[in-house]
Parts: sequence; C-alpha cells; structure tokens
Amino acid sequence: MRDDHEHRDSRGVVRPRPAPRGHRQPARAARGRPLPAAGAGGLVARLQQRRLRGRPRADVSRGPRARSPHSRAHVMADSLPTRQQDFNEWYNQLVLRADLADYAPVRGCMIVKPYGWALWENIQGALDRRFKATGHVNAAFPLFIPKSFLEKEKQHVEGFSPELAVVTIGGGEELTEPLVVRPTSETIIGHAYAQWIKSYRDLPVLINQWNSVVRWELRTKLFLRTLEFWWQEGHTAHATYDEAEAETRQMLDVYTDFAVNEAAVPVIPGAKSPSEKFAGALHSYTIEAMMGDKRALQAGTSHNLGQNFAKAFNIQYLDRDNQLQHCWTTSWGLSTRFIGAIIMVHGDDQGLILPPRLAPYQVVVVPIYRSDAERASVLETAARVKTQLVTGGVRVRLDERDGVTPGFKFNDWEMRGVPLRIEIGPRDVEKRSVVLARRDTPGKAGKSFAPEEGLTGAVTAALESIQKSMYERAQSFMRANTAEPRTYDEFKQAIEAGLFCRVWWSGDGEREAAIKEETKATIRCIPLEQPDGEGVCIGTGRAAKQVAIFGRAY
RNA sequence: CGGGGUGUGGCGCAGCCUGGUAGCGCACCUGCUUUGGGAGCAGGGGGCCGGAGGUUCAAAUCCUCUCACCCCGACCA
Repeated sequence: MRDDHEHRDSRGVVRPRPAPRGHRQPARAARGRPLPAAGAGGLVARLQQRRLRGRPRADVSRGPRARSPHSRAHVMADSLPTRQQDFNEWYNQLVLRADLADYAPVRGCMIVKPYGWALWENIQGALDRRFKATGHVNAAFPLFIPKSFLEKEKQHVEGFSPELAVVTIGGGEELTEPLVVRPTSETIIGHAYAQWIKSYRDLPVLINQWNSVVRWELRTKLFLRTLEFWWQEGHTAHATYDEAEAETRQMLDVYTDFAVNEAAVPVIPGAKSPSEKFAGALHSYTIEAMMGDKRALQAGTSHNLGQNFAKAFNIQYLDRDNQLQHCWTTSWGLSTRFIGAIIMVHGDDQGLILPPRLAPYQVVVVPIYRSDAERASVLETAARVKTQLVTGGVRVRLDERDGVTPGFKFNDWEMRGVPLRIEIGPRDVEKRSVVLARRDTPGKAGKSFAPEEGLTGAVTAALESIQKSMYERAQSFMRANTAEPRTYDEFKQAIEAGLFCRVWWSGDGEREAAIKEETKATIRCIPLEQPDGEGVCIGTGRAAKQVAIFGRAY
C-alpha cells in the first residue's frame, strides 16, 4: 500500500468520486460565444460533416460512458480512480489533472496545455533529429486542399470522405470549389511534386512537415482521437519500388528507435493486413504498442504508396534512358496520439510517469521548511542545487510555491509524472545532502540520500536507471500478456482475457473480418521479425508461413 | 429519425412538487496559524437560473414554444 493511501485513509481524507454525469461543458462553453459575422472580412468557414460513406469504427454502443469531468478543478483533491476500477476514467482524469490538455469549446477538439505541449516539443525534437539524420528536410504545405484533389485517388477518397471538414464559404461568398481541411497531405503534396520533379536527378525528394490535420471523428478521446490533431507527415518520392520500400522501412525503424530509446515504449514493428492499411497505400507498416489495459495502440505508421498517388497526380520523371516513369512515393506519420501511448503504457494509479528523456522536467526540487530562517537556508540550497543540475544539462523545476504544503507538491508532481524528485529540508541543509525520490518506485523504496556535492552524477545515473527500468517493466508486461494459442478456442479465450495473440496466419480478409465480428480482435500487425518454419493457421487450419499479432485495439 | 434524460457561479450539485431576499461543496482572493506525503480557521469575490414568449402583484419554480448536450435504439458500416 502506498504511503499516501495510508496517510489519507488514517485521516479520512479520501472523498468519494463525484457521480458520473453527462458531457455538457463543451456545449455550455460554446453557447453564447460570438461567431464571426458573415462578410465581415474574415474567413467564414462552414464546416460540414460529410458522411458520404460510413466507415468501420470502434463499437459505439457498449457500456456506460457518460462521464468526463471536463475540468481539473473539481477533482483536484481527490485521488484518481485506479486503473483496475475504470481504466477509461483513470485516463480521462489523468490527462486533465496532469495538466497535459483540456477540452475545447468545440466538440471533439482539444487544447494542448503548456505542459503537454512541452512533452510534444521533446517528442518533436527526438524525431526531427532522426529525420534530419536520414536526409529529410522540413517544409509547410497548405491547410486547404481543393476537394477535387481528394477525389483523384479512388481508395483515398473512399477512405477519407466520411471524415472530411469542408469549407464552402470564404469572405462571405460561396466558393466555386469547396476546400477540404486537410485530413492528411498526400494529395496536395503530390500536386506539388508533379511540378517539381522532372528528372531522375531530382530524386529522391525527402520532405517532412509538422502540422495539424482534421478528421471528423464521432467518438473522440483526448490525444487518442480528436477532430484536430498534431503530427508530422513525411512525404517522399523515389525512382524505384525498392527505394520507396527501403524508405518506408527505414522510417518505421526510426519510429521504433524513437519509441524504444526515447519513450521507453516497447513496440512490435510489422505490416498492416490489407484491410487495415492506409487508404491509397500499396502496403502499410505500423508500430503497435500494448497499453496498461492490454489493448493495442497503433503508435506510428509508414506507408509505401506505390505509384498510386504518382499516377493520380502525374508525378513523373525521365530516367537515364529518357523514358518517362511514374515515381514511387511514401508517407509516414506519428502524432500527438503517441502522448496517449506514453500515458497508458507508463502511468500508474498515482498518475503519469514520464520517461526521463522526454519529460519536460526531469527533476523537480521541493523545498521543505517551517520558519522564515529555515525557508531562507533551504531555498538557498535549493537554488544552488538547481544551478548545479542545470549546468549539468538536467531539466529542473524548483517548486517555490508558497502556501502549498510539501505533501501537496509531492502528489502534484507525481500526478504530472516528473521522473525524479529532490526533497530539501532543514535536516538536509545541515547534512549537505538531499533526498532523491524515484517516480517509478513508490514509497520509501524509491527514496535515497545523495550528497549535494557531485549531485549531478547521481541524478543523471538515476534518470538513466529510470529510463531503463521503465522500458523493461513495459516490455515484461507486454510479454506476460501475449499468448501463443494453438487452437481457435484457445485463441478466443486469450482474446477474451484481453491478451495479445501471436498466431500462425494464412487467412484472407474475409476470415479476418469474421474473427473481428466474433471476437472484436483485429490483426494488429504481421511482425517483421518472423520465426522459421511454418505452423497451422489459427483462422483456417491450413499451413501458414507467417505469424500475426491479434488483439483488441483502441 | 424515434424513445428517455439534463440545462442554476469555473466544476459538481440542491432549490422547482407547494411561486415571495438564489444556496451548498470544491476551486479562486485576503489574513493568521501551518508546512518531511493531498493543512486549519476567519473573512471575501463571482450566477440576467440555456433561450423566447405567456400566466401572476411577484417566476429558477407554473404554462407554451425553442435550442443545446448526454444515453438507448434506428440508419450507415
């Protein structure tokens, strides 16, 4: 049992969680908000929800889910629901209380708060370094895409039509051609590439952009699925299939490396089954991760688009033999959804736990004092400690808030997932030492003393150790919850128990759909790493040469 | 589209049946005491009660209409 649980229990401070209530706040906040007047000179965008064709989505009719305290305020002093009690509610409250994000006045949209954005900036930095190291450059393409562009690639338009936001009025005038708010940028970038690329000497083109995109989702959830989300989308053009395939795989490797070494999130890199691939792609790759409730999350994707978009947009080049050829293109993206993965992979019942390499603050210093005299000496030491660590390249926050007890600060920064806490009180000042408390190790077991002199070394070592153990813990969790059933009955049981299933597979899309219908499980990926030999397909009973990972997904 | 439910300070709610000074908890502000695991007391600020119309001397409360959101179902997959 955690110290603070005992503490609160003994003081009777634990309060019952407010009863679940319906969503209301976004609507209320929106009400009465003045809209820009038509023709007032600004752009008046009428967003239409286009449901030209339904598309498969998560079950929308299951279970009570009318909760969401759309505010940080009323839950402040309470503890989170435990992950076991209600994982969904644990997640919702954690996102708000860790100060990562808030609900926006528009249904399904989110505000990324400074702390959440700082985390995203660190993710951006880690990825952008890797993009640059593999020869990519950044650019920016328009938010608006002529609607006709989307329609040029058949599968693409079929895939995205149901979730497009469309602008039909600008400057008070009906537009001659509606503009789509980009759901992704293959089409408008394809259009540009068609003009830029003339010769094999122009290839490859390796461009990335950091932006936000809009997809009109019905069921939304902070970070995991919102109408607008932030991401990067890389778009490349190549002379051959092999080059494009190599690029696609290279970027999947980049995502894998990022997930494992920066986010401490173990992932299974693999290919998507045809039914799950990107609309318009030849084939898609994914990194799949297991969340704390054992459900799968697609954490990043890389697509080999073949010549589909090149043909739709006439992206052509003259080869060495003066022959006109269509390019081979790729695209790859990783979004703020990854923040959801970090939360659900690492978080515990006290709140968020951030991997040190990505944490906005790697260390928080909490000063402890009673008298003014103690306050002065403690803060002086705390400032000195902070300076030492900052000089050593550690991201540090000194919590100087007055009028908030140290106990409150401990809980607050635990909620926000800071990997390492330093406590400095009068006794520590006297001994010229500090208390280190690891976020990944609850209670006294995670606490130790360290001398102020040479503290940076101890802190750096602790951060590295935390990073490592976070990965190991997540990896053992995924392993422990991955089954290898031999029969379909065993398979159904394992799926019912929420496990990932690693099974031999030679089935087709029809069999896959039937399994999804019966078990709610989908092929998360066909792992790149395959065993030798062959086995019996779980879906058909026929011989199979490859294994697939099945699981229930977000 | 059908059925049900809810709209009252930032959040969660009570008040409505039986009309008569808008209230409680949390959050916020000030002060004092506290501070090594979610502090206490005192004082204070903030709400045209979703909107419109009606009944009445008087409407959060009664009547009519309307809007928004939530749940269930249907449609779509």
